[in-house]
Amino acid sequence: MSSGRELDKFLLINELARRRGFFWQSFEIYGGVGGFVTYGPLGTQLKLNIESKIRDIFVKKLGILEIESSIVTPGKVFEASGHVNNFKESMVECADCGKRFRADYLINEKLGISLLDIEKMSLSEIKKIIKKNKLECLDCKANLKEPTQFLTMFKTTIGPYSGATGYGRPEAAQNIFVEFNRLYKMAREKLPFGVIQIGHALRNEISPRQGLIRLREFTIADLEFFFDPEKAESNFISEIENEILPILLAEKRKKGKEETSNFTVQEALDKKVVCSEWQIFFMVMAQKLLLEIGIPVEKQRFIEKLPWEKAHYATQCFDQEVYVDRWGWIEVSGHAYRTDYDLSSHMKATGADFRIFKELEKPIKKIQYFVKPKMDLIGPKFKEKTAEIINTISKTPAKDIIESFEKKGYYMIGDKKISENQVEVTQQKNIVRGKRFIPHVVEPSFGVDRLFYVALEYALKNKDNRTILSFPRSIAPIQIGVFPLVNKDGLNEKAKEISALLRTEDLLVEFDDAGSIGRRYARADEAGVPLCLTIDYRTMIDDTVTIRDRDLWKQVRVATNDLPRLLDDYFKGKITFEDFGDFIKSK
RNA sequence: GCGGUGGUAGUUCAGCUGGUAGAACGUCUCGUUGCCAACGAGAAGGUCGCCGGUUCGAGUCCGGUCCACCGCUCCA
Repeated sequence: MSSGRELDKFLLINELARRRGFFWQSFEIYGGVGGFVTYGPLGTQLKLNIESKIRDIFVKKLGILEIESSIVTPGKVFEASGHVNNFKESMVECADCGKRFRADYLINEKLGISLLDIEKMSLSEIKKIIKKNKLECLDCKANLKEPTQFLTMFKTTIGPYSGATGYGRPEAAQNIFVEFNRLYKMAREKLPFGVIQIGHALRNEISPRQGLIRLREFTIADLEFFFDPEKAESNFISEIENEILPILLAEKRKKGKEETSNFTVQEALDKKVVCSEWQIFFMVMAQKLLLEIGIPVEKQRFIEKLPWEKAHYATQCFDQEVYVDRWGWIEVSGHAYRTDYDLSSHMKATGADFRIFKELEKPIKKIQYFVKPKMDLIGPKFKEKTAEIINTISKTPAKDIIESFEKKGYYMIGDKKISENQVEVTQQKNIVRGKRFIPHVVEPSFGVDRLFYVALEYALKNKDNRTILSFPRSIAPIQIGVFPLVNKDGLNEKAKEISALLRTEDLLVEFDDAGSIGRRYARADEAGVPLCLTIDYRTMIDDTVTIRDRDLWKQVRVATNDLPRLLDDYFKGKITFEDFGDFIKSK
């Protein structure tokens, strides 16, 4: 091609998506705004189907609880969660050439301070460092302006009197954490349990590019799975222990290597490649989800995040990536071990108690000691110091004081000596039945728009110069096309009748009588319709129709009466096209 | 935010040195049509991204602005 760049799949998909109504950039009549997308009729249905795959795997099969909550969130929530501090970048601008740099990269490169340490610095500390070391523009060596910060959360005020700050949520997870106590009750106060939320999130990206891959408003599916860190075993491990996960390890990445290693679940756990059983369980589920929307396993991988790449809340973090034509590997889901970071943060900020009471298997009998000052002796002796001394005694563990008595015969508070006879030591037998702890969390988090994009890209096929979207049948936005072979002799009416019949069977049906039959097949292929029924003259005689398969371009003949049952089985994945009957011989 | 390229019909694009918009495909109507983008006749669709300037006259020249793509940057 003379112009240089060939048509890649990204371009093909965007063109097809606009033309056929999968998605397009929003607000086009106002010139368009980057980072916002409108899903058309076909796209909306496809996205719904992908979301129901997520619900299928997590909500229906695993009993994860689903909630739906608000996007606008009081500022305090994201202050407590650490997002207000972490969802921002310090930038410096050259006073001369206007070029912008990330302050942390600049300091790291020039002074060798680690990115992790820089992240902890405040804006004023960064300012000081730049001044002190006289850092200058990497390009033209001119002076730098004062560093500024970008907050990548959308900020607003709640209510008309500009009182309270609100943020558009940059993730759906916090809605789950703040409702923990109620949700725990709904899980019948048993660990482990999980909660999922699928909904919009907002991130005010500096430069949203790459179509559906980076949006300012997007759909996220956050699943928070709560478990007891002392009882972190997953009861599903035996079912998945031989599943294989391709993982690109952080140590390889540090050396600049790109090779993934295949681990069975068991190996990954044994070698501590993945620290949490639940985390690896959800990684396997994520791999399965992607497979079901049409991404082959060999086009998927997990990469371990490097320390400075990890979110502020995560200890161990993997990204699930899919290989795409234009950019290579892109992230479609994140798998973070968030520990008790979020629940603890909200406890500290609000005083709510998110601890869970755990009964011990065997109650522990404990003897508890109490040291009670004899006021009639201590008061007269220490006079104005008395208050301080009895205060100290009540705060000091009784055990320490008693030990001191045993060893030395007295206990020192400052320069005051307390002797055993100035206090009364009592003991009480207690039975400890349990303890309180904060659950740990692993979080799989899916970018639904990215799943949508990769599903489209992997469905995209070309056959005889025709574009085909070869969706797995369970996510196809239209399930069946119904066509009259010709528009006369009552075939059209019969076809409409059959469409109506199939619609009552809960199938997504499209009737089409425009143009030639071949054109209609082509149109259906491009919309990813798996099966097309054609009503012909024989239908009028023996009430049978032909069914044509999108990928094989083969046909079978089936009695109209059998359609509901066969199609139901087909779309539930119980039978394949071959099970419909013998192929009609092509002329 | 910076640099490069671009923005014309639903889609992909053409439009030379300024003279009030074209093609292909798609869509719709009628006819035709017995299974993989057939054919014939006809029709609808664009204030050429937006704002301003130069000019008798601007899709075309100039300035600004918005948006997209590529490269930096960003992507917690």
